Amino acid sequence: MEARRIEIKELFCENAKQWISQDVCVKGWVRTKRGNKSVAFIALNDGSTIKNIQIVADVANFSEDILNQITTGACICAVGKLVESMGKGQSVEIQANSIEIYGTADPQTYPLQKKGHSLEFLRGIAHLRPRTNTFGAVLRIRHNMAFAIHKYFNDKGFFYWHSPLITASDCEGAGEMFQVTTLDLDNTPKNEQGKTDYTQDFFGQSTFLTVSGQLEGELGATSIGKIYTFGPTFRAENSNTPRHLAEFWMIEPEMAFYDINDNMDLAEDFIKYLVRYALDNCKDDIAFLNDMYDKDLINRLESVLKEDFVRLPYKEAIDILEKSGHKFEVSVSWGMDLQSEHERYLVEQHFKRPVILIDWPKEIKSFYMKQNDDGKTVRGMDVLFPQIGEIIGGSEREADYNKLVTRMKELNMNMEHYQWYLDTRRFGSAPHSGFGLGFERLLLFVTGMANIRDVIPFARFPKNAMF
RNA sequence: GCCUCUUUAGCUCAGUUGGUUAGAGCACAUGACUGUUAAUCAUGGGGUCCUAGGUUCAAGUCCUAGAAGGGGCGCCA
Repeated sequence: MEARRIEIKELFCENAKQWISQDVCVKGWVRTKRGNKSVAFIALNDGSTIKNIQIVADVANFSEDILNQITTGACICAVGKLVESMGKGQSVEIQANSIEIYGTADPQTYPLQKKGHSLEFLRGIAHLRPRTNTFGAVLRIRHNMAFAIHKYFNDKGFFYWHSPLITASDCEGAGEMFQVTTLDLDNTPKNEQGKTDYTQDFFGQSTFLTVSGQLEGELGATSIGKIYTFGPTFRAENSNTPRHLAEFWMIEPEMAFYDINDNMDLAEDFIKYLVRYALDNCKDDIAFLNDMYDKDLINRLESVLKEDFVRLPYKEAIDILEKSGHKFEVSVSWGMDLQSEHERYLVEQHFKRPVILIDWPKEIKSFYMKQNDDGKTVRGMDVLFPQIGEIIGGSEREADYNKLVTRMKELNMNMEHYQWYLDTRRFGSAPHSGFGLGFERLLLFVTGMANIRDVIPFARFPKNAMF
């Protein structure tokens, strides 16, 4: 009898009762097999949920050959009657009539075992780690967060805006970029100065992978009102930390007619929406991560929803740190950029909730941030989260053409490269704001994972581009 | 890029002051068990002690260099 294939998550839904006593078909990968001479229990997972369906096989009904091939990691198709379980630990199970082996997994060489593995070990077999409970959970949450981001912005009337990935401009002076070229690196064409002649390169000039879609995003905001980007971003910095990747995904909303306060309201509402969405839609996966890695995860997620983020001018942050009596490695003074230890003190010790720092000294922030009337500070904002530090960086943008140009000249920027950007201020300039949210940093917070390399399927970082 | 720690069985790790044949748990194989829940119990196989030098009668252990990995810091999202 032919039975319709059912994804395992369907078997754990309320309406699964309709299939009780009927034949069902499930397909997936074996997590464990255990049992005795007469009966075998197979825990099967198909990735649709973190839960396994238990398949019960009477040994007498199956050849020894088939049963021997059912090992951890093997891919099988099982058909049988869905019944209420006689054992504890699961509500339903499948009494197998037939089992087909799709692919065996030699237990002597298959790297994953039914026991737990260290995250460091799994990073070395990144092509197989999605088959583990942990990475299944993380990657399902990752999908749900990506979907929720699009849903949030769409529901609020934002347009999804595609900034280019290949760019000719060093967008913000934001550090090292990956060069994109089709020239033969062993034999590049030379110009009269003896340097590489990029007019002969694919685009007729030197090009790079983007470090931010913001500048192009501002073109969207000043034309169709509210936009967001959500795409890969590349930084060739030699960063070796659990919070940095060379290729990561960033969300950058940009809104006409939003001032810095509107910007902060949006950032706070946005993050809370995403955390709420995860708690509502990823219950099983978050519960697993809470149990296995971080017993405080669910508490921490729920507490972020309850409390207003602190909004604090940079100057007041400096005052708090100076008066704290806390001994810092780097002592605090006005004008300095805050170190991780300072951010952590404010968020984890002093306020014990997320903090948005605003009104930063202009010298340590980007050229495009709106200048305050004091002539010293700009309307930048950093959203700081417990454990992961800066999760969002943003600002109200400088809309005044002359102020912007003056600042760019102070910084010796090549004005030719930015003519298209400056046109936003030359023609119909509008007050506007925006920010960038690191997608993987959001995932660190939502999953409780400690290393950013564990919240992306294929991590890119210095000296590592395998898989 | 800087600082620091680690590297011993498939995985996680122990290995004393340098001293006979390098151990454990799990995994794997075989056997036992009529319903298991990371099943249990018994037996068994399994090692280039990261690599290259060096010190020593003798090195997993001490020294030097290198590689890989972790953590902290910087750059930032």
